[in-house]
Amino acid sequence: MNWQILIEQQAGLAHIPAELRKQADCRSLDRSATLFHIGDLVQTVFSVISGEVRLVRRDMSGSEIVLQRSRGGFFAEASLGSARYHCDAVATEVSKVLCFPARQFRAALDDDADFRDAWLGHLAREVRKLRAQCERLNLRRADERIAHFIESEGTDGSITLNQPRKAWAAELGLTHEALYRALSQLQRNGRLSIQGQQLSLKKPS
Amino acid sequence: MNWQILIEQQAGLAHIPAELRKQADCRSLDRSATLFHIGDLVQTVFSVISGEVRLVRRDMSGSEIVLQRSRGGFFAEASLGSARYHCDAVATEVSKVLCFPARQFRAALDDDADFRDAWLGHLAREVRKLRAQCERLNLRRADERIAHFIESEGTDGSITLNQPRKAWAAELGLTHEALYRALSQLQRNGRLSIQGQQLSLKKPS
DNA sequence: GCATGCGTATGATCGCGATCACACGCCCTT
DNA sequence: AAGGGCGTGTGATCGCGATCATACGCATGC
Repeated sequence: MNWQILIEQQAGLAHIPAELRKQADCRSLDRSATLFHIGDLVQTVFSVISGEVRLVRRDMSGSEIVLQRSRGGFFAEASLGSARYHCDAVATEVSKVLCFPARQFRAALDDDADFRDAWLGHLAREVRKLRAQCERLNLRRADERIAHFIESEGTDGSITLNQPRKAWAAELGLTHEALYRALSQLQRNGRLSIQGQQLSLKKPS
Repeated sequence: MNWQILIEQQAGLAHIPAELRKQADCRSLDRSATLFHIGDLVQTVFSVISGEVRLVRRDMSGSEIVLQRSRGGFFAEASLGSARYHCDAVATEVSKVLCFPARQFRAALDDDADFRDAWLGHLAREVRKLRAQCERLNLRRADERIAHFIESEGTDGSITLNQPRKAWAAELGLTHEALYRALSQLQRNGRLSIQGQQLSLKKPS
């Protein structure tokens, strides 16, 4: 297990204490493999390294309810608080998942103050980010969501995208077509300047 | 300060240790009063008792970017991790806010293991809930959002609403008109039964 | 060389939800 | 009793984004 490389991919793993690292296990999942089932005992904490894993439930008509999609980072963290899972976890593509034994994870949180602070910070940042995303998704128009994203995730009205536009569109709750159109219209109106992955909102002159 | 009543209103306050309770201060806010400004030192942890408080930033064109709306519960928790605020907090109506000194709050988290567990649980549940809400808001159709809400927040395809429909519509990212129409169509199709505040999804026969 | 897949990008059409308008019942205050 | 405010509904219209279609550039693989 090369933690150097893992930490480069995911900064959040940096604070995992050495003790706990030794207990970690990296599992490979095939497409549509199941990580855990509803009702299973919570014995593991997961972090998605690559691919995509979803938390899903089936509703009365048999269709899928997606509770969470993860393409990287800790996953189903909330389950640490409960004894059994309330949903299934399924990989939607070939994926790699880091697995920590839940007992030792909890113990490390109790014993290691640094790790605990890092974990509290992780959860708090996650909450902040998700709250902002919910506010963003409640905006109706595409250009409003774009402006909100740049203002809340960037600095001083500028941001450098770290993902393809298509993925960004999905994060904004838009189709890629709607995103492209809104971007070019914002450019035409002079409200936005685009240089590659660098987007900057402009003051209305 | 009557903690009995406060805890009834907000279960999350139950785990606050006695020591910290003594330090709490309840502040009343007028409409559009400011709780803190961008750049202020983080010296307080807030919980909204009544009314509504928003975290906002102003963008380049001067319009408001809402990062979070809170109508109850802890507020700007993520700021505990940083030294200064990155946004303003403004009351949108007459409100009451519980204020804890941040130093003592942090100290209590370090010293009191029960409080810490409760706080970790609180953050984790919040993350779970927000992730589900983001997934829900990414659904396009009103009936899909309704079904997703009932399945993810209720039990066995049933839920009892604890808020008026209008507020529910806002939480679903819909206008109340769209919600009413979707509800009556789901009823007509036999996919949903409604008795007052009790909603139940039905198996397609 | 060619085929395949994917991100990027733009045009045309359609459908759903937003918006505007209106009505009713209920609670509260005066 | 009168009036206002608010939640609850329903009807009509409109606009924006979804959807379908198409095209191009650029990788990768055979």
